[in-house]
Amino acid sequence: MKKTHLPTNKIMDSVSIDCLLFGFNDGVLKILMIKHGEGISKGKWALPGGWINDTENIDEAASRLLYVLTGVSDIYLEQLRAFGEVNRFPTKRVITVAYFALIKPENYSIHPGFTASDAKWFAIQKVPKLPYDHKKILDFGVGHLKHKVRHEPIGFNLLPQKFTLLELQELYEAILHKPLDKSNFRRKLMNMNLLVPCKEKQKDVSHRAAFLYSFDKNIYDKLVKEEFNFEL
Amino acid sequence: MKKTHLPTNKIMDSVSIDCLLFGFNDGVLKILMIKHGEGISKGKWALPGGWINDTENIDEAASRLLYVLTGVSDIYLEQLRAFGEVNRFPTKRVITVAYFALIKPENYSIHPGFTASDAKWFAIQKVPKLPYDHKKILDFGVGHLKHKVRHEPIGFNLLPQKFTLLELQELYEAILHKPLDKSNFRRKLMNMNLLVPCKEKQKDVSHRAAFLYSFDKNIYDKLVKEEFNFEL
DNA sequence: TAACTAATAGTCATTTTGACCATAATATTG
DNA sequence: CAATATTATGGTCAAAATGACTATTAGTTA
Repeated sequence: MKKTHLPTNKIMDSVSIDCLLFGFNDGVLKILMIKHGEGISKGKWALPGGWINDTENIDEAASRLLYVLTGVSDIYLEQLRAFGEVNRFPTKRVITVAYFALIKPENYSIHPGFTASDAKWFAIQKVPKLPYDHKKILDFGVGHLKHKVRHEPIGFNLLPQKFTLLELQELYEAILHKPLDKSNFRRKLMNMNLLVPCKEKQKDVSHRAAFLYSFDKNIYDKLVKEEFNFEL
Repeated sequence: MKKTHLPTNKIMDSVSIDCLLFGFNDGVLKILMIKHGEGISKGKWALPGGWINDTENIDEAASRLLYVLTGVSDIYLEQLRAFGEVNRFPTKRVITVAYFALIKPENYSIHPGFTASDAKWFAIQKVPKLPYDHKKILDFGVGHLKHKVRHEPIGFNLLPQKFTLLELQELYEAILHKPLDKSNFRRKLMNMNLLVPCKEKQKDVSHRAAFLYSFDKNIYDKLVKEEFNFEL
């Protein structure tokens, strides 16, 4: 046998990874799905996922799979939880570890690859029928997002680097699924002293341009040390 | 081969379960550990855990393992998350799914069994050196408890059915690790209209007896439907 | 009966919230 | 250019919640 520097790629065959990649676009919360190009679910839309290599921890596996399947990398990614119903996978017993990722779609282009023949954003409300327990995973992830976005400043990962207060508000309205008072929302955010004002305004809008702000993790961390509690 | 109604007990050999069982006693937050009676960690204190049967989902496995190892059943139990570092287990690649349980120690007696030769409560601050990544799991669980106890009414699972407001306050002080103002704590709780007053007072105390209260999940659920948000 | 301990009730200034209203700055239209 | 539209931004105000206290009450124990 020829020696190689490639990894042996032995995989764990009873544990998989599935990723929820959320994006926010045109005021709508979206989820990225891939179309299976091979295997038992060929042709079906499903969450990007796959098997864990023996040489990588599960976080690395999630990150790698997301990259090879969709082309995105270097994004907010955290574990959600494991799903382990006995018959969740048709051919054998497989437990899956679900991950939760957030990106600003306009900063990335999606390149389906590996076992994915296609990849596409779907509005959360318009997701097609999904195989396995992917619907359950998705619902759990949406609930997690709704909850977490109110207690931790993760929503910024769904917005461009620089954003207006209205864009931020619309993001929250879309996720929480309810209207918020503009003035009160502004006041709350501004009193946090969390957002960094960019000495810059939005452009190409057909009305008065709003100031742009950005989120700085360092500032947030510093505030947290001083007992600050992000709540919306 | 003789037919039997016993399960075949084929197990998944690359996924395990580990449980964090929290208790609250004498004003101190505690965690239950078992002493391994066999295997590679024989004689060591570790989190109760083990392997998943092919016929049970992971929640059932956690519940069963907790029962056979410690004798406790029918308690608050939820999944925490999976831990999957490549070398977290010494002899082969094993991913573990950690669970999080809460009980009132005085309602249960602990009976070590199965692969556990002993079981004991340890104050969180006085946990012995643990094998594998159990320390990491424990720390994660304590953080989870601290966070969750402030946003959801799960703390009651650590108290007796009927408790006084001071007992509840002391629980929160122990978990959050900071003193709370008695009067303000009372006011906050009472204004929630969440606690059910028992027409009964505590007994055998060497001072004025306090009224007892209990927590009713149904009332909480009803309040949640009306936009109520548990926050402490 | 005095001293002690914890329960329970209340005060009060400050902060936060929710529901508004007003004005300012651009852009587009007629 | 004036009128109109649209969103930004800044304020008001009463109500509610919070944090830091003080006071009183009920029962125990020395």
